[in-house]
Amino acid sequence: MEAASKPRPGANGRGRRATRVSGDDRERAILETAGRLLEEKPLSEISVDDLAKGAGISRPTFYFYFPSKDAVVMTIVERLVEAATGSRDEVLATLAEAGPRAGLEKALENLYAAFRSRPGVVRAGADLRATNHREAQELWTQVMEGWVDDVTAMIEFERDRGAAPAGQPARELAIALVQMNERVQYATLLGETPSLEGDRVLDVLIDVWLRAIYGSAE
Amino acid sequence: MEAASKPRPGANGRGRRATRVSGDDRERAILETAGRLLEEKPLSEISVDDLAKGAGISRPTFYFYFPSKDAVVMTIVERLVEAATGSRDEVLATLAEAGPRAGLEKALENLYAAFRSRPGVVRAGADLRATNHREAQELWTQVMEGWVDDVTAMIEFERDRGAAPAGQPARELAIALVQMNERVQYATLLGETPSLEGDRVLDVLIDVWLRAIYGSAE
DNA sequence: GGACTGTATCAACACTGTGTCGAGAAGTTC
DNA sequence: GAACTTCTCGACACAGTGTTGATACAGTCC
Repeated sequence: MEAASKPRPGANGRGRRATRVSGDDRERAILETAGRLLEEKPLSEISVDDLAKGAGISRPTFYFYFPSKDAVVMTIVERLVEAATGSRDEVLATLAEAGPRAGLEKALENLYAAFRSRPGVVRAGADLRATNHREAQELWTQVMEGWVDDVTAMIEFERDRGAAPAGQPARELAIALVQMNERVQYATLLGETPSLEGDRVLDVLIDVWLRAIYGSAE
Repeated sequence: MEAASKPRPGANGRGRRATRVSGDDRERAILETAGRLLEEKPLSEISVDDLAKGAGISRPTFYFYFPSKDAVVMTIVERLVEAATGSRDEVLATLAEAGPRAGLEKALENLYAAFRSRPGVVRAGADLRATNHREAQELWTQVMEGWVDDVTAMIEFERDRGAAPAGQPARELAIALVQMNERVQYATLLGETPSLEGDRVLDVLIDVWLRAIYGSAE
């Protein structure tokens, strides 16, 4: 965060090739190296030296660009989360237009697609959040809160217009459903055992959502 | 595991107080220290030295009893999991006798109760599983598989006798529901945001389970 | 009661990884 | 070409892990 904003060479419009690579390039190289390594091995097995070497610099020089290994990972995770969250408005529109099943399908598919391409980054994010790291926890809290708010609103809307029956408080139901999605998709993404097959996740989750929201118990 | 079984002084029935504390006592002291510290701070902030000091021994002596910090934690986690899983038969009986709602209530309450008393240990277990650690992953896989099997059988039984409608394959539904429980209860236990209040977890989860199993979509 | 054996203990070491400091090189600005 | 900013890294200090080898102590066996 503030890590990434320290070196700001601004518009360095050099026409001749520089003997020395620019700071921006170095920063990018570090991020790319981290991204690549994360798909190969867990965060705990990647050292600052690995990142520095991968970016063609020495370890102390690494610290010129980022305050720590975690800061690099946070930058990557933040960008991925941003990309994944970006399409929210679009989804809400679909939900309103095309009805619950199609809307949910689109929402979950969007999310899953965003994370599917970078399982290593997802795992690293989870590691960070588990191990302490306030920033990571806050980031994920915000993301989860956002989704919970959306789902809560959706459930209340459906209940108000009589499409869904009453039941547990909307927000509580929303929390359970959103957390289910997180866990189930994470397990599938990382190939845990047991976990759902990649091509079954959406069907199963959507079914539970619809039954939980629109079905009535017993 | 093999760590805990190395020092086996057997029956050391001394009548006079020993100038030196016995190996068993040391081992217990290490486990107790770890258990205590885990409720104070995350695993990552506990060093082998902390455990050794807590047990009144030097760091090298620690390695006489356990091969690593993780081995200590694994021992503690295993015992907790064992205690939590122990009551399964009893639960299955309740389920058969008292019907789905009461059976589920009992099952989830049992689980939650077992883990509720040691949030630090639960967190440490999750940390271990996240960070690598094959043993921890295998342990949790076994536990999850056990629950998934039980729930799968239960769903199939209910469908066969006509109490529950057809739907997604029983095992896949079971996976989603079991993983939802894991996530939701973990979040509550550790006081994440967002998460359900401790006294609301069971109500909400049971509702989703019943609707997912007995309700029909749309 | 002395040699023998297994259990237990720890100072000292080797190693891996983190993060900092200070000296200086390389490019930019005036 | 002096001053300034950006960038680089060798050398250091530190924290933690895990190992080695010497040693102590407690119970035998004879």
